[in-house]
Amino acid sequence: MESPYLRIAAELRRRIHSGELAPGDKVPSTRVVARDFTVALATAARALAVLKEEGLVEARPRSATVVAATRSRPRRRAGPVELTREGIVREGVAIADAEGLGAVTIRAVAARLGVAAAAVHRHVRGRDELVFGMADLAYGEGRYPAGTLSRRERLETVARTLWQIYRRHPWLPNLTPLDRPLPLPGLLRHGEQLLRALDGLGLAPEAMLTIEVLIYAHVQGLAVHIERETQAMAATGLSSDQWLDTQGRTMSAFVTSGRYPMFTKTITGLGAEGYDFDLDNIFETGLQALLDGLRIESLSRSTS
Amino acid sequence: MESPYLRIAAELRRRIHSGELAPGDKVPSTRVVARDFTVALATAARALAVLKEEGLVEARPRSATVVAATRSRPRRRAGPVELTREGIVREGVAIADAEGLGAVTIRAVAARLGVAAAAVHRHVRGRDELVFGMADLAYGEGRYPAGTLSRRERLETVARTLWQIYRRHPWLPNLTPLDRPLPLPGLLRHGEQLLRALDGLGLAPEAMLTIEVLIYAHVQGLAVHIERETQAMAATGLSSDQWLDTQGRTMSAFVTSGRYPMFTKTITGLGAEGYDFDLDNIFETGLQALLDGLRIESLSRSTS
DNA sequence: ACCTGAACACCGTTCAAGT
DNA sequence: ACCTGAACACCGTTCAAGT
Repeated sequence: MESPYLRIAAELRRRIHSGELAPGDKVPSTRVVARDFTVALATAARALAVLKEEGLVEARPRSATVVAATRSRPRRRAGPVELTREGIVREGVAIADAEGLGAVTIRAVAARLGVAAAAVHRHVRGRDELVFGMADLAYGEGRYPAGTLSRRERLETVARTLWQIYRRHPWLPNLTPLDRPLPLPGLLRHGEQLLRALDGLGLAPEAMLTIEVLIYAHVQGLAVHIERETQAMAATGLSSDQWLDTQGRTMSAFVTSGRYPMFTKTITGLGAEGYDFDLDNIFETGLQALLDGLRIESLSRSTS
Repeated sequence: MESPYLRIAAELRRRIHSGELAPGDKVPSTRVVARDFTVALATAARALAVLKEEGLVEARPRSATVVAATRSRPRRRAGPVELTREGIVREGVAIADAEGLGAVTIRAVAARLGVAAAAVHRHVRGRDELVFGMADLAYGEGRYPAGTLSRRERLETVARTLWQIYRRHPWLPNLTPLDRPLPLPGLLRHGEQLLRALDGLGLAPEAMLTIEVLIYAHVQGLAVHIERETQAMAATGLSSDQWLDTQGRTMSAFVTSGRYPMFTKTITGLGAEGYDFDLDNIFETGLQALLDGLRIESLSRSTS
């Protein structure tokens, strides 16, 4: 792989350590990095995110990003801390949240914990098991209120809880095809709520599981796009030519090609500022449509 | 990675080449491989699939799998064939279809085409571009009839066409988060049909795009499970204790744990032969529900 | 008991050298 | 022009050796 963004981060890191970029100096902006290294804005943004994560640079609110004053000490805990499976999995989640699932390597986790790669293998059978544990941890995050909810409200709550988890961990919806069977304790908790909402309606178990799968699929099918959306937002400063730089170039090529008349018509029919791809809104629209369409007895639309 | 199934395949290959397993000999069954190598049935099935793909073993209908009589010659074309981008991409698709996306490495493609890895890089900028091209090729497969269809029928046709493509290429729904912008010509073709079905209803462009995304998400959100389903089916011979071996063990642990009462109740409420996870049926149920729930004007339910 | 260092077998990608 | 071979910088995983 050797991701380009890691290479860029390494180069910028070198400049900082060499003093080429002193504390307080402005770090090249996303746009400048993208131009100088001839990469997409999203890639540049990712490289800068790595440095931010490392504490080498800081975002000055209402201003540029600058080199951090004191190289904030490595986020390692003072003194040797017991190496545990839990700590390893947490570190994996932290890396994935910040840099994506691709950055989660056994070696990276080990380095951030200050141990040898082999030591990690002592607590986790392999990379797959690490990722499995990460998924379980993340799915376990949602909490459900003990209060009483209508069936419809309960179904909506489950879907929204999962959606929020995916918002926090955009890498999560992408790892369905794990090598192991998928039953995660963390995921079953959500299923419990879902099935409870469907209980007592006289539905066959098969029908209940079908509905469960359909709701999961709706959330997950949309959530896989969160990662791209996040990248796109990170890549765009405040300016509005953002869209043009990344998606826009290829898009407009399609529009002018004339081979996709309906696409062209729809795109040009949008307002001047384009389509802000509002995933939250699409999610909610689809959820309501799906639940309406399923016509489950006594599932009146909630007021939320 | 160093997948276990590749290691198993290598060991079986060694036995065949060494003569330990002679042509016509029965190859160890999925179940036997799983036991001997202490891996899941799915892993064993994958290893055997590799050998089948290589032509080293053949499935005898209504009988066991045996070592192939003559080591069928490598599927390379006779004589050197011009190395083209198209040929490279096709080979990538062939590998992904047979062994999954993880098996698609530049080196593997190069080896199967009988060239050096560096030669591949001459036609394809990197692995990402290869995968991008594979996706575009696969999405380009569906054909639409020129005939006249109702709006509803057209939407259903698009969804089903995508579903069939995912059935043929189970790796495809998993690669949303490509590093590049997602507009694939092959994918836009489907969008054209979809938008056409929504044209002339007075819908705002934003609404049309929202509906498009929701239908895509439904298909894709379910299609990511096809790969697992395929593996599960490959892993199960004819016998019925298949399910118990793979998913079942963990599942029944959950059931007996008592921590998931709704899950337990639903699972035990299923018929004796369990739930046959019929993705095609779930897909169709969800599609109808979604289209119904969207309440788009003049979208009467089709008879299909 | 737990971790390290080194090794092995893989990657993607680059580049001078060959044809 | 096109491909090769070798190299480089990364992986995951294993294992004898250390503490």
